[in-house]
Amino acid sequence: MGEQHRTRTPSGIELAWRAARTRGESGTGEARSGPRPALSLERIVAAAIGIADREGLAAVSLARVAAALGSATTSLYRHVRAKDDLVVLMRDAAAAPPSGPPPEAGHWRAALAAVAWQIHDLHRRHPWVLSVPASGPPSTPNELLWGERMLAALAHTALTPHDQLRAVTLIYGYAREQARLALDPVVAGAGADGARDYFGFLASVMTPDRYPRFCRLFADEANTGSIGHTAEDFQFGLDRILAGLAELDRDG
Amino acid sequence: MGEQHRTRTPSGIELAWRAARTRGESGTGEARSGPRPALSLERIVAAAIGIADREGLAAVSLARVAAALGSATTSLYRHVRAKDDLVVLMRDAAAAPPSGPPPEAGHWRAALAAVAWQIHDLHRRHPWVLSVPASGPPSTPNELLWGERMLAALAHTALTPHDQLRAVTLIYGYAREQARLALDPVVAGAGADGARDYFGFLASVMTPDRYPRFCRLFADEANTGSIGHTAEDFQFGLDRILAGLAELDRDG
DNA sequence: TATGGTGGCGAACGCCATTCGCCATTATGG
DNA sequence: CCATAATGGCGAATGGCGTTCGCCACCATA
Repeated sequence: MGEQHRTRTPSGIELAWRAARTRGESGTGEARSGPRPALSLERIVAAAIGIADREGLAAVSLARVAAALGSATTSLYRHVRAKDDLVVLMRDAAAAPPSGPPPEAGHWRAALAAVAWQIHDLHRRHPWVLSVPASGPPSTPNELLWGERMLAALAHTALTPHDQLRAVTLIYGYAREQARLALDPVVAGAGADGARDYFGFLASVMTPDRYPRFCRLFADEANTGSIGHTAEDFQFGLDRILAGLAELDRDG
Repeated sequence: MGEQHRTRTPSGIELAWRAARTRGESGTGEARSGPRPALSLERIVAAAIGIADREGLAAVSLARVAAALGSATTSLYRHVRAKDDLVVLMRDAAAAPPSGPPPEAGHWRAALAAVAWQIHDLHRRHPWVLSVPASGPPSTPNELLWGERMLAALAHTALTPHDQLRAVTLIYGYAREQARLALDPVVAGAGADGARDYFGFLASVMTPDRYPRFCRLFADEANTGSIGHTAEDFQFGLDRILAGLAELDRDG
């Protein structure tokens, strides 16, 4: 006792890294006293993710998670210091480990695009990740694995190491933000006709005096139909970013 | 009674547009019966933003807002259907109306960059906006004012109307996401040395077997120091995006 | 067999968003 | 000038939440 914590890093992130380290040594754990644990971090996180996938992050309460596991609410606090810790663990687990080995093959541009798409798909599979309030840069083991892959691709460019880091956050952020846009096109439920309602509502409420360009755009039906939730929409921004990086690669 | 709402748009956004329309006709309101209102939407939203600016979005409870206004908690429900409505109103108010008239002057690229910086600064002034859980594309009057300005700049390019829309969301999302990265460099409080702690912690926990590129990068002190919260970091991604758009402008 | 750390849990606390019904206030129509 | 009806503020109450505390059963170790 009496020893102060050296780092002031939020405990959830530390927990995630400790769990990732423990995951490697499968059965090598030393025998611990006390009753055989009925709960485990993995089981808790898995249950929480199950609820979040089905009903959204708002539905994830410690009571709900405990109920899903058949234990008491307060038992969770033996494995997690606070709910925020659990959310960080959930984020990390949702940033699933990429299935195969690093793609490596192909041009750096294609490799980056592939990773961007994977990150994008990941957020579409677990949309609640985007509901986690402001969480800063990627910090958990699995999140940084994506960064590592992008760095591998960027090593084939002339970008400085510093710029490589910036490119990583640029692409990661783009994939994330674009998934967020696709998430809730104002109308909560439906997908395709959700966008219809979105544009319909906006067109009905934007006046030409204040929003002349928007109104002119919406006058043409062809422009009202998608707002960032089609594959082409995602590819558009991705191509712009990659083109910008390519220019930097050429001109130094 | 009995009439169904035609649009399923979340009421908070509708409220924001109605309030924006009412804001124009200052004293023209028809006389309404009932006691003279002590509260108003503007006062409520202003009080809520004050709390959020000072203590973060988590500190904004209806009780706190009511206390700041000297009224009872339940009185707020006369002006707002639910807390979510209030949050949308707050978002819109925080997306402050740009001070002067549209810049208009200069190259389209410079104009876009100026708007991007303004959006970025806005989110740094009201960081809690980034804590609002997944809110979809810009939808409120003030948010779309920024889009309108960007469209004005993009009108000087050869981009198709559809691509102009995509470029708007691309830049808006970038400014937003970059502000989010700068928000919480893992360590909650400090700014400059917060990044130090961030890199220090990561370097202490990433192993060369799984994160070889990161480890090699962090071996050079020059690369550990900023992660997206300096002006140069923001400009980097912005320049990549604008270069990508310029290429599209040239090559069609 | 004693020991001491461990994990599950019941009870309780304070905060939250939200609903309901009561009441004072006020413009309007007669 | 009065009756009406709509309006806005508020007290009381409800159910859910995260979190703390203390008790107790468990079990490897000495």
